[in-house]
This record gives sequence, C-alpha cells and structure tokens, in this order.
Amino acid sequence: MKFSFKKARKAQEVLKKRVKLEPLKREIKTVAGCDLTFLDPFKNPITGIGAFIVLTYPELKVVEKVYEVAEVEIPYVPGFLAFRELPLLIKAFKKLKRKPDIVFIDGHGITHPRGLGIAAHFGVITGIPSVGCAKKPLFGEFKEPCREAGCYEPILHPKTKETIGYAVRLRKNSKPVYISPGNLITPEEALKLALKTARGFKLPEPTRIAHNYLQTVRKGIIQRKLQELEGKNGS
DNA sequence: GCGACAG
DNA sequence: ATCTTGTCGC
Repeated sequence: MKFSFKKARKAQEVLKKRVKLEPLKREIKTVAGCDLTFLDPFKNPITGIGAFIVLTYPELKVVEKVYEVAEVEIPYVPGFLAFRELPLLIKAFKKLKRKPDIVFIDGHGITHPRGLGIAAHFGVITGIPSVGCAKKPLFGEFKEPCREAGCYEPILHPKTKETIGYAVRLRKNSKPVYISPGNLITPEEALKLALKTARGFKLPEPTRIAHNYLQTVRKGIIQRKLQELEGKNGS
C-alpha cells in the first residue's frame, strides 16, 4: 500500500485539534533532545538512525543516550516530515529508561501550514511537552533578530497575527533558530527554555548534543560495516 | 499560474 | 539529512 499524502494531511488536521498550548504543569528537571540521520544521507537516505539524549535541567548534564536503526519508508515532503521521521524517533524514545519532562525536536512545532509540525505531532501522540527547534523557517511572518546572542523576534500567524513561535539568535552573528511550541507549552515558555538551554552555540544543548551523539553513532556503524567487509575479503 | 518548501 | 577545505569575523 502506497503512502497517501492526502490522508496524511487529513490526519494532521484531526491531530491539530488535540494540541494544547497551555502552561507547563510540572517543574522541568530533565530535558531531552533527539535527532535522525541516515547511513548515507544524500545518496541513499533509507537506513535511518534515530537518537535520544536526556539532560538534567538546568545543569544540562547528560544522563542517558539511546539510539535505534530502521529502514525509513516514506519520502521527505515539506510539511509532512513527521510521517517520515516519527516512527523511528518513537522507537528510540521507547528505549529511554528515564522519560524526560520535555523534549526538543528538530523541526517545527505549530509554525507549520496546518499547525502540526513534527514537534507538535510528537507531543500529541506521546502526551509529553515538546518544543520545535528548526534551522530554517517554514511558516509565519517575522523580522530579522538583531545580531547579538539572545536577540529574538516573534513569528506571527499570517492571518490571525498571533505569536506562534520565535526566531531566536542563540549565538552572536549565527543564523537564528526557529522555536515554536509543540504541545503542552506556551510560545513564551518554549522561547525561555531555548534561551536557558543555550550554551553559546547556534543550537540549544539538547539538540546540539543529540546531533553530535548521532554523528558518533553513525561513524561507528560505518566503521563496523567496513571491518566486517574486510574480514570476508581477507584484504 | 508561480514560487517556496522543516529534515 | 554529509564531508572537506579554506576563509573570515569575533
């Protein structure tokens, strides 16, 4: 059965009704970051690797890391990233022994054409508060933040003019990141959390550490494959 | 109709 | 979603 983007769109419209932009209910003690890459990202983006890391908050010390490998079936189409990446990310998430109080996801939360980017989608199906952190804008209107670290500008919904997220500069002269609530958090709380988990890099720590960890895992898997191949050939 | 388009 | 190398700004 072929994947239907028409049905996926319908699913997003239904799930969007379950997004709650309400203040956090619990004190944040742990923050997770996650990321997904492929063994061969540009030539053959099929074998995916998904990773989750858990950090203490506000100290930002790593307390757990997990990863999972699986074939990714659905192609990437802007606006439908969740259908491609969420199945593997959820698999990795289930391996965590300590469930985090909140999760940072690579990609948008509600700053999405149908209000349900991957971070909002994750938050709705897991019931865990989530924040979207994207490296490129997708939806909404905003002004360029000033060049200093900590500068930000609201991202406004084109029709309602409501604040749905923030373009935030976490490092001086770096490109901004695009922060928006996924679920069970307000735009202002998402902004505050992004600023408080920044450590002078372009990306907030949960996202940055998850990305670094995944790079290490990916290189390890490639090395291991090369070693196996070498043993067979006796070269 | 055209351009833009998270990872 | 990657890698490598060089260059530039802070």
